[in-house]
Amino acid sequence: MSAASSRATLIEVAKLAGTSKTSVSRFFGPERERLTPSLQTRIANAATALGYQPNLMARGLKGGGSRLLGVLVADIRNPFSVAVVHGIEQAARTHGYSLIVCNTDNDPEQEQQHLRLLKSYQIEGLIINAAGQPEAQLQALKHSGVPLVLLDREVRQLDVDVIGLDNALAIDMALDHLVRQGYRSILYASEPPAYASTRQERLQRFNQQAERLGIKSQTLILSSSAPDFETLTAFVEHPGSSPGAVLCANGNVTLAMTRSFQQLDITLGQTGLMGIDELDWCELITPGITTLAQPTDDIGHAAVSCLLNQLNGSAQASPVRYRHAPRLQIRGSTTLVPNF
Amino acid sequence: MSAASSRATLIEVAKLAGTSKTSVSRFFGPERERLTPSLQTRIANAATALGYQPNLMARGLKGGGSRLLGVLVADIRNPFSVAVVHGIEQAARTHGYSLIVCNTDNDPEQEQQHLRLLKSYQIEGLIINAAGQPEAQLQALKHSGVPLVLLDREVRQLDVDVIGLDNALAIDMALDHLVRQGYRSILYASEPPAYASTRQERLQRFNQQAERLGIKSQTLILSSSAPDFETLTAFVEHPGSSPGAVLCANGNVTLAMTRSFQQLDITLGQTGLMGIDELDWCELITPGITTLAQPTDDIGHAAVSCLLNQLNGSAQASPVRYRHAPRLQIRGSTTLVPNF
DNA sequence: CTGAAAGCGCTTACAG
DNA sequence: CTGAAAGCGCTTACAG
Repeated sequence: MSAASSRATLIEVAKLAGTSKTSVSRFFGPERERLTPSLQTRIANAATALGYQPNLMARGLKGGGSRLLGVLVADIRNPFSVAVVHGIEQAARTHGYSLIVCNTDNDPEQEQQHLRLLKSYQIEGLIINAAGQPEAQLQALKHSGVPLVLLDREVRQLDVDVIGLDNALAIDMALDHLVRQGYRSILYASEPPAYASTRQERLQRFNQQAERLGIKSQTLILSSSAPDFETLTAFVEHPGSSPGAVLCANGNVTLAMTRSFQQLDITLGQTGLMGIDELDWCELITPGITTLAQPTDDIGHAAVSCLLNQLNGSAQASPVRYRHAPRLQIRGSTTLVPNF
Repeated sequence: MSAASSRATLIEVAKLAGTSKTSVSRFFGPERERLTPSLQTRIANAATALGYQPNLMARGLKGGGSRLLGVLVADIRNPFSVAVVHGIEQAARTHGYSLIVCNTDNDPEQEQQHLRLLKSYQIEGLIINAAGQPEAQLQALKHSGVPLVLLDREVRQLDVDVIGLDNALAIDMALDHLVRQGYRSILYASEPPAYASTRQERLQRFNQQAERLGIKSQTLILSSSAPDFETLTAFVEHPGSSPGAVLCANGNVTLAMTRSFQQLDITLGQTGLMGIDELDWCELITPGITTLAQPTDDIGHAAVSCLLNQLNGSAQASPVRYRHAPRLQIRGSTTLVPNF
C-alpha cells in the first residue's frame, strides 16, 4: 500500500561516507572518540543526509542491548500508578532508555501473558507492580540475568529489590494524626488484602498499632461490588466512647468512602476521614480530605536507579528495600470542630 | 554479575526436536498448519522443555514485523489520556501488539526525541497525541510506510486519520444544555489554544454558536501560572441580564475552575459550571459537576482499528476522521435553583 | 586509527 | 511436508 521508502541503513551511510560499516557503527556507539575528527564529520554528514537512525532492534540483537525497560502495572488507571510511571519515564529517558508499558488490570492471567511478551522483547530490566504472584516467571527472568525491581507490592519467595512506601510509618503517622485530632475509634477500610503485600502490611500494622495504642479499632474490607453501608452506618452511629474516624488504605478506597459518606450524609470531620495517597480532588471536597501523599516521582526514580545499579553490577549483594516516607497533608476532614 | 543462563534459541529447540530451524520457525508463525501433527508435537515439547520464547527483536529484524505499536501522549497524567491509553492497550493486546508508551509532558523537544526513538524501534504503527507540530517527522514516518493516527489533536498539513471527540457537537450540546437550564451569559474557559487543534476547534465553535444563539459570551484563557480571579469575579458579579455559567474546555480547566469557585466562594449552580471530560470527582463536589464524558475506550479502540486497517492495506484512500459523540452527564452545578 | 568477517536469532524464498 | 541457505541491520573481536 504505502511506498515504504524504507529507512536508511548502516551500509548506505558507510557507502555515502566512503568508509566501512564498522566505523559507522562506532560513530553511533560509545567508541566514537576512536575515530578521526574528519572521519566523524564525514559520517555525520552522510547520516543526516540520509536521515539515518540506527535500528535499535538490530542493535539489541547483537549484544548492544535493547535500551528497553519493561514496566508492568497492575492498574494503569490508578493515579498513583500513573504518577509513578511518570517518574520512571523521566529517569529512564535521562539514561537513554525507553519504556514498554503494560497494564494487567489486576488480572494474573494478563500478567503472565505480558511477562512472556516482555521477555520476548529482550528488555534490559523490569519494574513490576505485581497483580498476582508470578514468582516462577520472575524467578526465571531474574535467573536469565534480567534486573528486576518490585514496585509497591512484594512477591512471595522472590528475593529482589523492592521500592515503595514505608507502610508501617504511614500507618503510624495516620494513627498519630488521628489520635492527636481527638479521634479514638478508627475504622480501617481496605480492598481485599490477598495478593497485594502492601495491603497486608498496612492492615497488619494497623491492627498491631491500634492495639498497642489502645484505640478502639475495626476493619472494613471493601467488596468490588456494592458498598457496605451497614458497617459504615453502624460505625458512625456507635463509634464507641468518642468520635470515630475512617482511615482509607489507598486512593481507590478514599474515593469509595467519600462516595459513601455523601450518600449516607455523614459530615466530614465530625466523623473523620483520611486516606493514603494524594488525589487531585482531595482539597476540593469541602472541608478537604486529609491524606498521606506518596512521593511518586521519587519512587519512580528510585526504581530506575535500582535497575541501573543492577545493570552496572554495582548492586548490593543482597536485595535492597527502599521504603519512602509519606507526606502528611492535613485538611478539614480530620478536624473535629470545623471552623465556620 | 548475574548468571545470565541465556534464553533458549530457535536452534536449540530444533536440535532437541530433531528438526530444522525452518520448521521451528514455521511452528511459531502463521504457517504452523503446514507441519505434520507429529512434527508439531515434537516441536511443542522441545519448546516447552526449554522454556523457549521467540525473540521478537530478531523476528522484527527479518520482516516478521516488530508487533510493537508506538503511543505518544502529550500528558500522561491527564486522566483522559490515561483512559484512552487503556483502551488502546486493550485493543492492541487483542491483536497481539504491545505498546511503547512515551510521554512528552507537552514539550515539543521531548516529542522530537521520542519520535526518533520510536522510529528506531521499528514500530509498526504510531498513535500520537501531538504536543507540538511535528509535521516533518510524521511526514517522514508516513512516507517510510508507518501507519499513523492522530489522537485528539490534528497536525497542520498532515493528511492522516484523526480520532477524537466531535468538538462541534460537544460545544453545541453544552450550549444547548446551559441555555435550557436558564443560563444566558457564558464564560468559556480554556488553556491556550495555540498548538492544540482541539482547543482551537472548541473555542471557535463556541464563539460562532454563542453569536448565532444570541448568547452573551466571554472567553478566559488560563495562564499556567496564577489563576485569573479578576475575570471570574467580574463575570460572576455582572453576568449580564441573566444568570451566567462557566464552560470548561477540558478536565484540567474544570479542575482549575472548581478551585477558583471555592476560593472565591462562588455557589455552584447559582453560577453554572460545566466541563468537557468526565472525572472521578465530578460527582463528589456538591452538588455535582455537569460534564460531557468522552467515550475514551471507544476512542482508544478506534485508534487501533485505524492502524490495523492501514496495516492491512484495507484503509480508505483518503484519511478518515472519527468524531465521537460525548455523553451528557447532568449534575447540580448547572441547575439554577438547587433543590434542598 | 580503520576495516573484513563472523555472528546475534530469526524468516523466507527456493528446492526437493 | 521439510530443510539448506541467504539475509535482516547491527556489533565486536581480531588484524592490520
